[in-house]
Amino acid sequence: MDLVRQLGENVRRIRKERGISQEELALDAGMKRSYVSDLERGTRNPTVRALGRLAAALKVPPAILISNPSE
Amino acid sequence: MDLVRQLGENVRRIRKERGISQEELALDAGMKRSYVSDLERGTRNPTVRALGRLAAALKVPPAILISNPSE
DNA sequence: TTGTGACTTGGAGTCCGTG
DNA sequence: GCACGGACTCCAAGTCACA
Repeated sequence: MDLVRQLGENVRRIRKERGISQEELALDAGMKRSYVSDLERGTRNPTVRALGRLAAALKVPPAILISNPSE
Repeated sequence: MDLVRQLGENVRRIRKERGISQEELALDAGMKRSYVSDLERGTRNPTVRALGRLAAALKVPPAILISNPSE
């Protein structure tokens, strides 16, 4: 499983847990909604700074987003 | 402390622990030595794929590289 | 052995839209 | 509310020479 897809799955899972839409997450992270959509589907390879903004918006440590949740 | 600098510090620390040069690390990660130098100094904002190659070369989980080691 | 400036190319990230 | 696309802009990727 590649890191980009891992990230996408984690973002989607945590976002759902928060009960917010892609649009709200995008707003909090200072990104475009279409970009968040791409990230969740694993079709984009973001920078670590983008990863950091995403983690902050989801209120989790950045490392969580590229970890395997089943561990 | 921003994530990019955190990453740089972690890479340098772990590389030193391995007792290898930037050149050797660069070779293992499929990068140029000057790029590794930039990363360690926190002057580059790499993508998560680059982060993944780095983690593999250092033989650590990717999440480690953007974690705070003092935790 | 490492830091750094300069450079080209490719892709990150934006902005417009569609069903 | 989300997937997906086209056309952009600009920064990261990737490389080199030199200190």
